[in-house]
Amino acid sequence: MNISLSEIYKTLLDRYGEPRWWPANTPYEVIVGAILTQNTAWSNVEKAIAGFDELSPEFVTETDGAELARRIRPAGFYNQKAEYLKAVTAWFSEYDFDVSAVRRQPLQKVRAQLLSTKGVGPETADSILLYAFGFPTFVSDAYTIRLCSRYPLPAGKGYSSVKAYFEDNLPADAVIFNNFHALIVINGKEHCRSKPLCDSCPLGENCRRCGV
DNA sequence: CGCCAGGGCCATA
DNA sequence: TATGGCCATGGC
Repeated sequence: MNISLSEIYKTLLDRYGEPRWWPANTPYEVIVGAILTQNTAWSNVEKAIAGFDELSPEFVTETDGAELARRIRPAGFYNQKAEYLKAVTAWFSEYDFDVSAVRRQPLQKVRAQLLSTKGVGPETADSILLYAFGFPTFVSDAYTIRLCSRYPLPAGKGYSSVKAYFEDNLPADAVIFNNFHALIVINGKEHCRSKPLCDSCPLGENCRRCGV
């Protein structure tokens, strides 16, 4: 049977409530988390972030690259990610680390700037845009693509087509994009590949994965 | 022990 | 444009 994105969204909202998501205390911590979580379990990102007395753009700017790599070691790929943190922080410095200054810019302009930053690909860029700055851009990721293939939803294959599918079938609302992607991740953690079957699927009979 | 995690870069064809 | 190797840790 077919199911609309709105129905999935309502079902997830009903099950988990409004996440008001991204596990970070400040917009800059969202940026750091978006880099550190690349192909990495969030539990490792938490360990890395806990290694900072103060996680500020000033600290990352002033800290030596090798020292930075040592601090983020639990997140893995630490040499690359230290370089990436330097690069994205250098981008943010062009706005004097002023969140509202970034928000005054056009979404596509900021997105292009982020995509030209070393270490920032489509998912990281959209995560930063949406969760650090509140731009109405949808974040596609491994959980989102997995969800689409389970139903299946006609969302295409690549990152941009899946992103476009959600944006074309939902209101262009940053709050909805925030909650929906968050719910997909939260739900996905209960349906990840290592746990293909579940006792009580939040999506009920519509979940192909559970085969209910 | 091997597989996996909220990717992205780069070389190659 | 489309693969494939590479990056690295910690949990299970």
